[in-house]
Amino acid sequence: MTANDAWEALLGAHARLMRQFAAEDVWAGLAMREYDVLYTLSKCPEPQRIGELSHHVLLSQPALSRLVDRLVAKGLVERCPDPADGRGVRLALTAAGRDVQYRVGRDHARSVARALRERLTEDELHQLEVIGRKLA
Amino acid sequence: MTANDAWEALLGAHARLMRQFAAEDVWAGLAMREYDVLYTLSKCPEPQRIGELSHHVLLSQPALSRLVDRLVAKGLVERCPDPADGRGVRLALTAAGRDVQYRVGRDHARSVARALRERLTEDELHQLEVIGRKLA
DNA sequence: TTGTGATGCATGCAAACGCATGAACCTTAA
DNA sequence: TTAAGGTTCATGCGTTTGCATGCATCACAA
Repeated sequence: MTANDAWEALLGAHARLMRQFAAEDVWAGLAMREYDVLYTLSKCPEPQRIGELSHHVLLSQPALSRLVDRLVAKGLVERCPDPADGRGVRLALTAAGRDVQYRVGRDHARSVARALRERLTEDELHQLEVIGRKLA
Repeated sequence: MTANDAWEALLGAHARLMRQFAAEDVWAGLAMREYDVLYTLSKCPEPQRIGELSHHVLLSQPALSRLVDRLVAKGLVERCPDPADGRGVRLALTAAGRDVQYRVGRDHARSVARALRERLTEDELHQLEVIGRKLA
């Protein structure tokens, strides 16, 4: 089954690179998942519903809720009431959060670029992006 | 940066598909990581060192050790002393373990093939496999 | 309006995780 | 042979996770 071989290769690539990136010293005391949330927030028109985040992060809703607790405790994220829905909470980066995201993101992006360009041609990078988008 | 876009696409694809696969009812009471270990064992010339497993699974060594505890408790895996190295432990599937791996693997492989073929052409499947192998 | 069910997020609790460390064993060299 | 250092796996402990559930709010129909 070529589809299954492709999936296994994707899993292997993911594991290999995640391990490598996690071992690098660029995270400023954050777990990778915590940085992931900061990154997602930085990419969105400011106030993001917590439910939207859970679509981007591979984490249960309660785990995400507590991860946000930690980011709030670190002063990187703010919980704001949603004026349009009293149940909802909207998340926004604080100034400190934006700053940390920027610095970590810059260093991490360098590692990512280096790791991928070491192993793939420019064509393959484009193919990977196209394929990834189709799957996501 | 096209390399970073490619990595983000890969991450998105991984998260999306992992979520989908985890939600399917094919795991026979196993966590996906537990199945992953059974699968790796089934693919190897019988007795596998626990240290080798940790290269394939995205998990710390202690976590893997306890995951094996659980599989042993379920009667799916055996710990055998390594005759060539008194520190080492070699792992082997039991008959029950082989059976469970086979059944779960068959169902899961079907989902994987369906999910990937729904979204990718045959050419893209081959590209993904090539790219994945280069990265892993 | 009021009641019924759905939705968004938080919390209790047991399970699983990572880090630091320990115990047993291998290796090497004096 | 034995002492020093490295390797392999297991265990202690605090942290993070998922599942089940609770609380508050929303949507809608009677």
